Amino acid sequence: MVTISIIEDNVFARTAWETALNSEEDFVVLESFSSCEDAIVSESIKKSDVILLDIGLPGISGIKGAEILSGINQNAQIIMITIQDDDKSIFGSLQSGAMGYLHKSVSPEELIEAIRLAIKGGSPMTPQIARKVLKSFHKFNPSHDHDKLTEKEVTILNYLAEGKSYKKIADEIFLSVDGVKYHIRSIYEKLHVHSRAEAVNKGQKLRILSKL
Amino acid sequence: MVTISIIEDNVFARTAWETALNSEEDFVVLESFSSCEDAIVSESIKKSDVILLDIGLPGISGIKGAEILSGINQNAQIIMITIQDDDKSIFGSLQSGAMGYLHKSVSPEELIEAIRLAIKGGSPMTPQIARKVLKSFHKFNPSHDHDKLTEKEVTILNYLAEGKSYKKIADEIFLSVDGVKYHIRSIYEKLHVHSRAEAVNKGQKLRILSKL
DNA sequence: ATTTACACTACACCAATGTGTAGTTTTCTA
DNA sequence: TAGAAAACTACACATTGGTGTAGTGTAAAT
Repeated sequence: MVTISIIEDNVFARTAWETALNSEEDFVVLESFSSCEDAIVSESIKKSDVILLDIGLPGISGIKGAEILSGINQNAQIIMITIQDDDKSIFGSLQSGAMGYLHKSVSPEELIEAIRLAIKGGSPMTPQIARKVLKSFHKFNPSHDHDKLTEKEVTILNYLAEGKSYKKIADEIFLSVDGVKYHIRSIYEKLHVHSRAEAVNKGQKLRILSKL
Repeated sequence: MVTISIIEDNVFARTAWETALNSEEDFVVLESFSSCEDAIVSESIKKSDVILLDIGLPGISGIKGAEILSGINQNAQIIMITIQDDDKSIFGSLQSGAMGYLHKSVSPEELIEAIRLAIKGGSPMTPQIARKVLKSFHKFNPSHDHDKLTEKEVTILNYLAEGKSYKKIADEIFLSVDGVKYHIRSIYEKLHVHSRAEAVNKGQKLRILSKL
């Protein structure tokens, strides 16, 4: 049995989903809420395998809600169902623990399919969302070749991210302290920054720093 | 007409895909390669809408290959088809510009479906890959409450990422320089670091820093 | 009412950083 | 093989950064 909770302020959408899902033999909608505030204090959340969550809610937003709910029930599959498709909504939701992201125009069949996918360990997303997510991973293809860091610069940048001093880095890569300084100068130049903190920040944004 | 290139060192897989795809009326496989080296110098790559790419290739790996190929043809949809499912392969590929990631066990029908999805602006992925990708977005739910940064600390951490000095930050948030120092001390303590660079690094890893 | 914790200000001090300038060696290229 | 670019080494110096220590006011907890 797949237990489900729904949080959606629009009555029509809420009841429509509820009936659609309850008509599945192995699905049961435990409870429906019109706000996160109501849901948070309910026992149903703790017993839910799946939580369907709208973003545009009065009071606590769906994004904040996802964060709280995923704290209450770590095992729940949170699926956002929303009309928002802006980056902030999408990535905010995903950061907050959502395991799926669907547009409100989904058909009942698609919704059911999505829930089955989620409990099997998948992540239901519309193709457009999936594309946005993937794109967010792409390395910025350095348009100017001269702004591309060399291999040595990349390794040094990684040491910077670890907070190592000139001396420590010098020892690690068998260079003089000033040799290290030399490379860091060009890193700064290429990234257009003037400090370690900035360099690390840009390095992450440009996906130069390895993300183990 | 959807033009396709294939790069795969295994002859059987290569020819199997080729025939399967060519049997589709609106698909045409321009050329098949057994290595990235061969593909890079070919004209077919520039004319391809879709490039199917293996990771475990001799010589230039599929990951490095994806990076080069996406530089040659920005408009091509690069889809990895591979047996590797480790994080390094997956995220390396995605960083290098892949738009999809499939397991080698895909059926011809699924492959065709995936290609159609890709050219429509979607991102074909197996559910397990999608889940991994989504999980990589999740905020680390700070296990210890006392390690959670306050609102003010978060804003200051963001200033640190921008490389601002104590003085600049102090001016921005109407505090004394030592007041700023006070907060930075607790940031360091909570993140267990001893410098700006490290703090920024951890802030990114823990997804505390806003990623606009 | 007293304690405790927190947010802040303040001062001091040394190590580390960022940058200018300059000389040397290695590597690539024409 | 000459000449240029890149990779280093070296020195100097003002600024900033990290940290120890200490004191003040305010709000919450006991």
